[in-house]
Amino acid sequence: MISSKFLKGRGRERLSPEAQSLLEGSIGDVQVVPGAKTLVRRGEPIRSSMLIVEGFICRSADDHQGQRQMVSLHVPGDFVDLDGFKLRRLDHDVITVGPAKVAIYEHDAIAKLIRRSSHLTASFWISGLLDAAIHRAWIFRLGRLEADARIAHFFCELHARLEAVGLAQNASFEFPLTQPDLGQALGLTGVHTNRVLRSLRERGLLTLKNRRVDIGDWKSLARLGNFEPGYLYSSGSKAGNH
Amino acid sequence: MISSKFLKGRGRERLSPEAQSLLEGSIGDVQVVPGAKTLVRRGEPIRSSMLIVEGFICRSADDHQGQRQMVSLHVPGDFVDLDGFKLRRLDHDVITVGPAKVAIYEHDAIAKLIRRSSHLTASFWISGLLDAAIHRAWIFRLGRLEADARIAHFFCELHARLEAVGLAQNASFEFPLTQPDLGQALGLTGVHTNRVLRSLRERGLLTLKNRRVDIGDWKSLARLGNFEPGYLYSSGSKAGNH
DNA sequence: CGCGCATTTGAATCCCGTCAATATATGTGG
DNA sequence: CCACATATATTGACGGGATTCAAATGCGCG
Repeated sequence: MISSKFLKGRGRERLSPEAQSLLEGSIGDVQVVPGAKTLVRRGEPIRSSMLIVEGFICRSADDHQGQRQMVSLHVPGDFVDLDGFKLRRLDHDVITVGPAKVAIYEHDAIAKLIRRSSHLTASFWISGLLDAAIHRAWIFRLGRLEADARIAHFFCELHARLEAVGLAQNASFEFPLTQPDLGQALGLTGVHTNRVLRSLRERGLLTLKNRRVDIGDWKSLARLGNFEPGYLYSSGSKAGNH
Repeated sequence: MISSKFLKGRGRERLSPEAQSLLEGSIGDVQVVPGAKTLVRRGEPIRSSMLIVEGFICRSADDHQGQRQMVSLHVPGDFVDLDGFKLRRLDHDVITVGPAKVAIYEHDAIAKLIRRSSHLTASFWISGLLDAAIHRAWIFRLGRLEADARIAHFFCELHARLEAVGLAQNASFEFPLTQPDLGQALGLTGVHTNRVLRSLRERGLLTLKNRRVDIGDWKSLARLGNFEPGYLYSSGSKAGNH
């Protein structure tokens, strides 16, 4: 099923079979889009939202000189711009990283779903709350961690989220971002990102090569990155693991 | 009315009189709490949420050495931990800055409100989405801006939000954070925060003194901070003002 | 009045950015 | 299959913004 990954990467919530089939039945269209394509521009009115089926899509804002800051990165199973359903426009751009496949949901269709299923309404609401929790972890990363720890934390999170949707096998997963892209996510320049990646590689913690990440030492990586997965609210993670 | 500021600082949404009175009638308790008090600890199960009536409350996470990163700052009219209603626990601590007055909403009462009013359900949902939008601006600030621009952006946002709830008069407002507190919000040390504040003062942009902010040159401050208020979704702000 | 807290300032250090150059893919057309 | 163009990765040298450590000054409050 096209929509079967929804919320899988997000918390312990699971859809009931009825909700799942309602969701599946409301897909307006499935589109394949090339990489590095801006799907939605900041501020423009939108009338539909996208569920990622395959590929990575990021949201990013830019400063006055056009320098970008990535504010979130989405993977299959994520609703990218569901907030647009309520807010009517976005405060950022939506851009594909590599090629991606998305399921389009017209806002009219979402409105119908909400009227028919309070379970789906709650799921959509929760999806937004988990986005916010991930944003907060992103803030923590940028505000408190140095470059090596930022990278460590970032990949710990991404690994956890990809594993939840079956896209990570034994500490290895596809990662379509270039090093400058990664820098935009972490508040670093591409050059410095490269240097720190080398350091992590030499320390045996992590290897990034040919669009693929291999985690060499998960435990050290999590310690370095101050990573505590509680904020992902997944079924496995304990509450308040200090 | 105690709850009358809800959502005023957040976007163009307004509550209907019926929704407003439902909300007012569901207040479980009103409490006055001292400053610098931890109201909720990360991970602990919660059964109620708080609407701020007076004062500032922040949410913050800490690293392995106990160093704090503030991830959001809330003002009167904000529901601080409404996500706890859905998620049952929080991924961060909730701490008062100065003394504050809060209206407590038991989760049972919120559940009742949601069953009785789809309008309030939508408002609660939107409240979380606007939190997320503010988080994204926070990420942008930390990732792309240097210290002086971070401070500028931060105070531009805060001024806009306080003005929306009637707590800012002609570019001046109460600000109960110390300089180290401000540093925790901006990913800076207290020492450097102090130096940059001096620079902003000397440039005539902003003065912080005796727990009060005076904005000297709003336009320059907004330009320096790359501030574009679209993400606050307030009725006044135009969409996509690049 | 004096204690505690916040603010302010100095000096040395370090992490990261900038500028520049080179190397290594990756892909394309002749 | 090679020549060429483009994108990505890598490395060096230098400068600058922020941290760290330390000390001094101001200020509110009991």
